Amino acid sequence: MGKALQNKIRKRAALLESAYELFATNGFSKTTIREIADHAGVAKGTFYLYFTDKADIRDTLITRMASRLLEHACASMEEYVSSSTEEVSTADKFVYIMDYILQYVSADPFFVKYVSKHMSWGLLGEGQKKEQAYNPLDPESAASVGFVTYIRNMLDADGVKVRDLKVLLFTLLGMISAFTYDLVIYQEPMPLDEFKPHMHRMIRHLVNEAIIEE
Amino acid sequence: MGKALQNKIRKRAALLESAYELFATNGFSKTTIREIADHAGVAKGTFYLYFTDKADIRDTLITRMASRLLEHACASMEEYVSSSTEEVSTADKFVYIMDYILQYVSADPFFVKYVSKHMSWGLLGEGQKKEQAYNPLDPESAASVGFVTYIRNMLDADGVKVRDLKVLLFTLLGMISAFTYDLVIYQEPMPLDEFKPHMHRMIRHLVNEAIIEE
Amino acid sequence: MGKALQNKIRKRAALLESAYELFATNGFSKTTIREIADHAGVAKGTFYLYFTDKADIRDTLITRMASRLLEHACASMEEYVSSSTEEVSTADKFVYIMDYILQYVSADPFFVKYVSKHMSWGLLGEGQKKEQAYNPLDPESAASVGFVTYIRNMLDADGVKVRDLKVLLFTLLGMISAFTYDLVIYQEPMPLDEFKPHMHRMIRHLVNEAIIEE
Amino acid sequence: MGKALQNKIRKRAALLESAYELFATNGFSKTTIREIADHAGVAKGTFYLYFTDKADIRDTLITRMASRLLEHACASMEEYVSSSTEEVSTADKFVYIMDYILQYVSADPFFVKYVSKHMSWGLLGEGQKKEQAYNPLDPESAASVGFVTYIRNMLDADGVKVRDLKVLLFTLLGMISAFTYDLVIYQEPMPLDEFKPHMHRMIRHLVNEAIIEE
DNA sequence: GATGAATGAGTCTTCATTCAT
DNA sequence: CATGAATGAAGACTCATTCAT
Repeated sequence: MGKALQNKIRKRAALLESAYELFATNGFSKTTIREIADHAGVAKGTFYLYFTDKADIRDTLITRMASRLLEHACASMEEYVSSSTEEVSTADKFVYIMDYILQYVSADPFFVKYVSKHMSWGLLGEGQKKEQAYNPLDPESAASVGFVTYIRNMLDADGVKVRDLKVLLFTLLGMISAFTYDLVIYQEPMPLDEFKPHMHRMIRHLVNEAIIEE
Repeated sequence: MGKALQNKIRKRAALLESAYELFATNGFSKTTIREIADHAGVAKGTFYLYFTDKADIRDTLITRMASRLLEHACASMEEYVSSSTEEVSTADKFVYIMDYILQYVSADPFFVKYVSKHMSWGLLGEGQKKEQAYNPLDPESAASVGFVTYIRNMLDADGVKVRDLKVLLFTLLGMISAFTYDLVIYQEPMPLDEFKPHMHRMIRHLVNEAIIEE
Repeated sequence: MGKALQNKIRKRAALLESAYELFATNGFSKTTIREIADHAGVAKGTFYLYFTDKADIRDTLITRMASRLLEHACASMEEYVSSSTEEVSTADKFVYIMDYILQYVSADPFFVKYVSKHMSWGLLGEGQKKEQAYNPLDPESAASVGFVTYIRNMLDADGVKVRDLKVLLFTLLGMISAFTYDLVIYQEPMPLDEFKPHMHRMIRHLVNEAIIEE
Repeated sequence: MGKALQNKIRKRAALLESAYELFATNGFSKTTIREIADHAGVAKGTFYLYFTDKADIRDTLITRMASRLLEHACASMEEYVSSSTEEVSTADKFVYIMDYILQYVSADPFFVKYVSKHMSWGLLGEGQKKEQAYNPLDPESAASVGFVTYIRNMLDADGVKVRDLKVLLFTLLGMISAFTYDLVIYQEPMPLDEFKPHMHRMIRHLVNEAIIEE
């Protein structure tokens, strides 16, 4: 029984992985269920035991990738802070996280194509969306404290208060989301690296402007 | 001869109008060429005399709608300035324009669904994109000075210099683009009206921060 | 051992009952094996331990229902005869039986949909069809003298001889079979109740015409 | 234009003919749209320009075949009457028609499989069913006086009155419908030829019994 | 230039059946 | 004996696109 469950978990993961690659390479509508199944090493019908739909697997993927990304970004930031010899300000932390996200997203076609356009509040929010319901087949769905909670705790630890955290995070994520596509795909209005300093400056301003008490 | 041309212009316009409504109502992939043609009062084959593709008409539509929107926004802003008794600052003007855009977009399903996610630099830029080439069948393609040029002129007239206009505009438009979807569709993370003051404040900060000389 | 057998009998019965309801409600081809099994409280694979096929369970059901119906009809007729104060003629008995069948069938969607169209001689005949073979899992398959035998005995007891009993029964059952569908589903060419007197008259004529000696 | 119409009529006819043969040979559910189209010499998609559904073409076919059959039966009967040296009674005419139908149906697998079970009142009635609506692509849909009307006229010409024509015809057709399947498929309860004299006798009785005035 | 009938590749989806546990 | 996950063949149906008229 435990073996069967593990098998199911593996198959579900294989399908997600397969879809991830194919969507990234060929795009959503040019990817067929047959391809996803073939590439995952399962039969076509098996797909429908795990997902109701092509859209279903895409949305699952987006949610999973987005939250994975935020976790990585936070973890990496913590590592950076602890390894840094100098003091790291709150604004610096935000800059680091956003920079990490931009870097990560821009390096992965799937993120550029799908996640960047859907990294919306809904996916990260504290609200209880069905997509975030616990799924016994998805090991990751258990973990995840939630990005907003994480940041809130971080600010508390820093003894920093911001005017409206939701607004700030929504705005910062929205900016990343908006920037990614053009910067990566078209390198417009300028190359990514040239844009970064501007972005850093703006983030700092928005964060500092939002801080009301320290 | 002139009559035949006028006829073609009318048909092209009818197809665009038809697609606009259907995409807004049913979405892109759920809209068929047959429906677009039927609703425009032309035969299915005729569609292919004016557009190469379903994607073609969508992109044409997005470009046209986006630039129309920006024109309206600027025009409305000018009107507001001239009717205002008090002095209107540069930041105020930006706030006005962005507010107008947000309002306009949020009121139109087509904008929410398509334009908001594509109101990228590419569509507005000074670069020469094929979509912006002059098309004898599209009366609007003749006009249009371009949004960036317009703003540049405005700033010159105001005697104001900004650090990097492209970055500023890119950021502001990106923010609108990012905000729209969640705020309108999900009313997340808060109702639109509640979010507006925050947005105004942030725009002011970004604009003022960008101004280097007055 | 006896307990295991009882369990199997119960499962088989549950599957039949489940299929009966689902076929009646959703139709044969819209009913899936999974649904039949679920509704019977057994696993899908278990279905195939009892029936070879979806068609198999349908045919088993039809046979069982048809013969059950005929038994009920005969039993009810006997009851009626014994409770009647007046003499009941042979024709009256046939009318009673046919009437009972029509009533019964018209009240049960499964009968209307399936049995009425299949209440053919094959199911009732004295011939040896595989469906009528004795099945240790089917308690009913043991009993059943057969409708034709029953009627033959009845006529003997009444001291009545008919020209060709098989022809008569085949014709009467065929008529019922033909009548049911239109009368019940479409109420065409007239409502059921309006049609009954006509049917009674015709049955009487056919029966009396067939009687050659009394 | 007339040519295009003729082409469409021919294609529709080819599809019907193709479906007719395949349904007769392989059965309804074992016949695929692809096969129907292939065999008709058109593309799969073309099928859907003429029929909405697999069920649609089957029902169209049943209706058409049933009414064609009745027309043939009546025509043949008339021929027989006019070539006969002796007087032909009303009952004889009915016997002839029913005999013809039985013969025809039993010789054609499609009729045995589909029409015999569906030769219901609905298909023949005087009522206005959508299936009987005039279809410009179906030359036959124009003609057809309707079987009931035909018989009514015949009886008038014969100066014969029956108690309830609808009941009589419904019963006779129902009997044929019921008889066909078993007699042809299983040769039960007896070979077709052996059954015929019985059928003739019963038809005569029912007809004569129904005649109330001559 | 305009039409719309024809095309057929391609899509999603269902479900009877098998078989390892 | 029972299970239900896995299978994958098979099917209905769609629709962008072409092209003869």
